[in-house]
Amino acid sequence: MSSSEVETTPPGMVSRSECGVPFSDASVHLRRVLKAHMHGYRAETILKFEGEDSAAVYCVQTGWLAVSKSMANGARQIIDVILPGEIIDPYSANGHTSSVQIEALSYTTIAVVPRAVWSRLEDSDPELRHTETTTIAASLSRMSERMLRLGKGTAESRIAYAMIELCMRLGAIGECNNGAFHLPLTQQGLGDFVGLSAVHVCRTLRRLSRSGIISTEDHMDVVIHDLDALADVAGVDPERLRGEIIVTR
Amino acid sequence: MSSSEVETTPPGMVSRSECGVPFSDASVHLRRVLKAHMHGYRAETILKFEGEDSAAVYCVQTGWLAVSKSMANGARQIIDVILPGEIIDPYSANGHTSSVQIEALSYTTIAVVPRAVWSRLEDSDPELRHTETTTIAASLSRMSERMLRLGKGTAESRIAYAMIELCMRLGAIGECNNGAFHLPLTQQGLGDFVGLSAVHVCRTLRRLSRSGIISTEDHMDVVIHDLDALADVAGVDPERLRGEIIVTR
DNA sequence: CGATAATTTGAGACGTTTCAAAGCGGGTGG
DNA sequence: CCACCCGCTTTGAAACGTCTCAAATTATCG
Repeated sequence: MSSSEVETTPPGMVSRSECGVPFSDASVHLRRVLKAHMHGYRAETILKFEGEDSAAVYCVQTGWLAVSKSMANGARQIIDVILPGEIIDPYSANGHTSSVQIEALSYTTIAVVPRAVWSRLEDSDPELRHTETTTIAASLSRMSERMLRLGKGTAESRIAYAMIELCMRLGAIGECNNGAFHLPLTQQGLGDFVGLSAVHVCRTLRRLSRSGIISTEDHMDVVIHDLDALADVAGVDPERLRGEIIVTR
Repeated sequence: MSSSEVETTPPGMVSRSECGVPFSDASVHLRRVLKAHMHGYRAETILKFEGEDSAAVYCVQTGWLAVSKSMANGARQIIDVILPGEIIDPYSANGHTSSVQIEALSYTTIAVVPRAVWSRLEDSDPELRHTETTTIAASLSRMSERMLRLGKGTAESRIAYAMIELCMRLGAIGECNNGAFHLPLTQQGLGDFVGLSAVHVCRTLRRLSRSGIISTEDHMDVVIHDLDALADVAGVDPERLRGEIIVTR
């Protein structure tokens, strides 16, 4: 995290709130702490390796993060994707090593807050603790949905579900207009997310496209044309899903 | 959860500590609260349905729980398995509905503590909060390992990993002797856990058996004969894995 | 505009599922 | 106590979905 680290947020790059979405109503103190730990990272920067020690909480302000793991042969599975306004604290049972890799999928600005500082913040601000536990609950719910489809779903249902999940999460932060949104992922990357080869992602996307349910252009600009049909393919009830994976404030 | 609920813990059924493993050093007050909410459930009892409201924390004292989700066609995926000494609080982003089903895989005794009571306990006992967050971290780590194999692993690596994970977790509570342990799952159930059909679980188990790595008898009495070979098939480093998924106290 | 990466499509290989039937085992009722 | 039954395991054979390999096409970036 040295050479690719950028010191300051580029001028002009501003998200909807100065400190990220879930912190829009945050205390002055919290805002100040977040601002003091803000960093910018280029796409493809690896912030944390599998097995590495971890002692900081990542509060994403802008950009996408991928949480992933890899097999010995190099095959990568994206365990989760972290969007602006979300928090991730990568540690495991022993309390200090990360069992996952964390990397930037796009240019990203993140408050990297040392865990000691963070827990003091939480002690003084019960709201913040509630925000974090809710964020974790949302993450667990969407991971469960994806696990279900990894284990029992078809290629179509995996992709359909991923599109719905991302569309909903992006919608909550104003980054999805009428079912249109941008994915900073190649088809290979999307395959790593849904457990398919890049080639099969392509075929599946085209099939959904031909049936008029979604369309894609230029490096993953997605438009969902028929949410009901897509939800049907995915096997979800959109409104129930929204309650389970979207944090409202 | 009415007809199959059993009112009292059967006499003579005692785990290694009166209140479950992680609570062996718990305060008198905590022990009393847990005891007051203890219930027994027969195998196959469904404690919570997908989408149902949930307002209690489950502290497992004895027996196994499955956390699962199902597709419209009835196919079930076991998202996680909860063992004695572990805690689960099934809620999602909206704070009150469970996105998963919770069921007993064997006769189980559980303290079902209302969330209001639980959070008061946590406020008065920082140790307890730490125990819960660590439990969640461990759960996330093992879910990540399984997701990786669901997405990118072979049938052999999925089963091998599951055996290692369960062996380690059972070892931590003294329920695995020299690599020998009992799984309260049929091959169908194991298939639901690792994302394979029952038939292919059978074939894979026999292949591992024939190569002398593990053996199985009578409804899932498993013995791991060669942990290194099994870890190799699973693609894990046992000691690193232990640190990531086993909570030590 | 050339070089390089990403997408698209085809064809065949591979691993897993499904369907089917036979064996085993434990529990129940006659 | 035996016979029967039901659920679980085992095995085979064929179908299916996804992956791999390969080549053509299209975008992207310097």
